[in-house]
Amino acid sequence: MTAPDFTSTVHIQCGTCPIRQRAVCSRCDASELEELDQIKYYRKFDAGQSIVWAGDCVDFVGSVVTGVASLAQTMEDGRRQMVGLLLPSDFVGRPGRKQTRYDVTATTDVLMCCFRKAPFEKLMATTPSVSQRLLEMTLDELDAAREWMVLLGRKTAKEKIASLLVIFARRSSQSTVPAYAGSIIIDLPLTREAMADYLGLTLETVSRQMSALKKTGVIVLQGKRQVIIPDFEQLLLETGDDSDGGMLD
Amino acid sequence: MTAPDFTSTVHIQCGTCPIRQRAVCSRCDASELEELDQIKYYRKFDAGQSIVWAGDCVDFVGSVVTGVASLAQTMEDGRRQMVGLLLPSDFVGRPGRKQTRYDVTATTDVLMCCFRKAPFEKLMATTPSVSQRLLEMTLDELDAAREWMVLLGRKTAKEKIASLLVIFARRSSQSTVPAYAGSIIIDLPLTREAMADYLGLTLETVSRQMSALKKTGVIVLQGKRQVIIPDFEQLLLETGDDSDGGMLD
DNA sequence: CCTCGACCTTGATCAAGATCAATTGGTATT
DNA sequence: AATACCAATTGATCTTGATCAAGGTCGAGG
Repeated sequence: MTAPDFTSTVHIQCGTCPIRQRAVCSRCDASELEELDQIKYYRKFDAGQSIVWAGDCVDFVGSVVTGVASLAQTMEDGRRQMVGLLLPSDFVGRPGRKQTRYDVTATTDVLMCCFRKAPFEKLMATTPSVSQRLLEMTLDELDAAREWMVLLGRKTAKEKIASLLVIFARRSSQSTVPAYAGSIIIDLPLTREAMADYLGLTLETVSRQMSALKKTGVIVLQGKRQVIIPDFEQLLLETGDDSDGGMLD
Repeated sequence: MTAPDFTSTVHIQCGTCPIRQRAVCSRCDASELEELDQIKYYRKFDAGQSIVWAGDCVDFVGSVVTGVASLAQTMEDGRRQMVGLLLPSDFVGRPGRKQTRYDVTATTDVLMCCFRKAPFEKLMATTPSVSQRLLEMTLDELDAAREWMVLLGRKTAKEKIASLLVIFARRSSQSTVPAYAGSIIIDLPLTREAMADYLGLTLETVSRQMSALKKTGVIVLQGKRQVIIPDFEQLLLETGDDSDGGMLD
């Protein structure tokens, strides 16, 4: 495990950036990108490393470029709940607030594109393409949070697991295979414990339900982290959601 | 129960509007208010009445002026989870989306200040004071949703009830009594069933835990809906949250 | 006054998931 | 090769809250 990499030599040209199409900057024109470029820098985090702790004063905001990070809150007696899953292009930090409310942790190796906070806030005030995009992304996150509330409040353990697998299957089939062509293979970026934190379960229950899904043939495990989904429709049935998947706009 | 009141004669001058300081319009100047005034109208809903159903196409967005409404999602087998509680000044609807994802229901009599959607969206694009305020409100809602996720995923039934009472106590002491001066009295705007929908419990469990809190003297019930909190600190202890209450900025 | 219906409370029982504990399998360390 | 370590699995038992069921309270309307 290496120390935090503050002085990274990584530098990505916005034009070739893998999250160019979906991040806060997706609506920026060339001159706006140049402004952003002046206040941006990259940081790498190793899997398991903390990015910020709840209560920290943070002087940057930014986007996840590669890897997976998680937002979590810990109660004083140690109970832990993940409240956000940050995938590439997701935004980290809240403009207009000094301290973070949540622990942000790298669950895999993470590369972040950071913006110094004060200049970013100034830029936001004068650049509608940034603030509008951020509003849109925040509304999407709110929708995701609400879907997650249904999961936490009303779904059974098995439904929770199935729902989580569907989320990863959707995300990975988006970026790799042209969706649902036969079986889907996903690499779980989370430990059983992190899955439990996400789903409001214990890691033992996660493990048992994974085994149960394996026994009924809904999933096939290759090692601990690689999951094969032979029939996506069958997995969908296990989520408890209604069939259409709620495609809205 | 009366029919939906589309042709309400209610009209409030923005200058005297009770939610003027906190709603989407809170940063508008006189001329912006005038623009809003041209596209605004009022609608009343009776307690229990549906405002919109999930999947509906809605041609307005707006603010709750008085009363309490709830956002909820229903699973196909009838399990129901509330995903948002809309109090005066809260915003309803999502700009840029045709259909609603959630059922919006008036839990008490509600007065809404509605804006026709298309003109509102156009106005947003040209009026930073509106879109910035909406971003801020959405970020606040996201924080609230995340706190709620901790509640749903990790809190015990008793902690859930206590947390809900604290939320209402905070909101009502904000608008009435100068906070924590001895005992606090709150009128619950929710039935036991609605509380259960909010908390991811059954109504029986809600009732039992209310009785338990009554028996230990943490709360006193006057009728079914009026709750007296003799010692707010003691109620806070029952929530499972850490003591400081997480005052951030 | 009585009845009806909505809302709430309480009791008995059951099941899902938590907890506690032991074991396995894989990988890094020496 | 032996050891230690970590994540994951599996088993046994316990607890919390769900479920099923019965009754109570209160206000509105005949």
